[in-house]
Amino acid sequence: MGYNGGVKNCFPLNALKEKGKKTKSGQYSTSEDVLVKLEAKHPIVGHILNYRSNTKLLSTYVDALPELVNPHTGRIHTTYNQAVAATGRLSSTAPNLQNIPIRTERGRMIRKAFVPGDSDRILVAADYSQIELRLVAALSEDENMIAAFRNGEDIHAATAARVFGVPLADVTRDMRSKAKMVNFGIIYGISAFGLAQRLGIARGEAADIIKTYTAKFPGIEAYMQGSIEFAREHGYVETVMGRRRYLPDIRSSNAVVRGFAERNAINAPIQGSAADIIKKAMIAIQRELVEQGMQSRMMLQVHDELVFDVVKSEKDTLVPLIVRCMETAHTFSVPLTVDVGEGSNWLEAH
DNA sequence: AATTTCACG
DNA sequence: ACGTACGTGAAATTA
Repeated sequence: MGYNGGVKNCFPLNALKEKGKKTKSGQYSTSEDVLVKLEAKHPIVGHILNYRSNTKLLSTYVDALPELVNPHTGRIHTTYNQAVAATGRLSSTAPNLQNIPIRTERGRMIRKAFVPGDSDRILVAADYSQIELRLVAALSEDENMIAAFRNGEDIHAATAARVFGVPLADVTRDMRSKAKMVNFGIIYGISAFGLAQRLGIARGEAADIIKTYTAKFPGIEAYMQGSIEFAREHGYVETVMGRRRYLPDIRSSNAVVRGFAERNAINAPIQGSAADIIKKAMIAIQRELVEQGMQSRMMLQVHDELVFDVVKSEKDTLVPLIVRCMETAHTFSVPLTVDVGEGSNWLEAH
């Protein structure tokens, strides 16, 4: 059976859903979010989803990566692009090592295949905890969110407590999960429509949640509006280190086009500042590795995470050094914290 | 060559 | 009334 065509041609999706979602070329969409909603209507849908996730992992990783092992080094080498992502992030190609699976059980089996260079080494992974939301707190100067981070609170639970008006101890899993999606929405430039789709609720209900949120975190609403106004006035937004993203569509008369630019105006300083900060940390760490003549190596960057191939005897010196460089790469009103793990493969190091 | 889908942060 | 969650890259399918 074909990857997509087979499904579409031999199985009438429109029989399951009269108003099936269409792609921009007019075909019925068979994307995951569409199929998940159809799962209860026919037993084949679950099998299709299962087939899709397995073939994805097989073709993109299991079949492809072994072909890319360099015969001289015995390793896979990626290329990091410094000037591709509009926000200032790195991107990774040929192969992309910034999208190695982790979310599913079978995906995690693939991540396990990334191992140290020899038996005298371990992998160390260090990742920033909630760096983008901490940037939101700091850049917006919102007192409530700053307080939550300074107190070391679970930020999604703390958000849920405020939005749903309950004590922190009474926050349920469902409330935390909803609050987490709202927090992501803030980073992405929230809209009632987008949030409603993610939460599977009516847009009016989503609008109410946003209204409550902005009332509890007034600094954040002001900050987001400020980013849009800055973009309108200057035609660009910028990161904490002055990296600009130009937004020519910010004055468009087309509301859809303008909406994209406005969400970019909110998101780019957040995502871009996080990118600036981890890059500064990488420079500081590499300088130390060289100055101290260490044999350990910085291997990978995955946006808010660094992975190192660490000589065991250097670990006790290097791990605190990594944490210090990352946490002090940039200082502002909210502390930056880093989680570190180690193991005999990339999965364990997480 | 363009589109669709899905892997990650 | 309109119709979006932000940023990427790779593989398979479509046309």
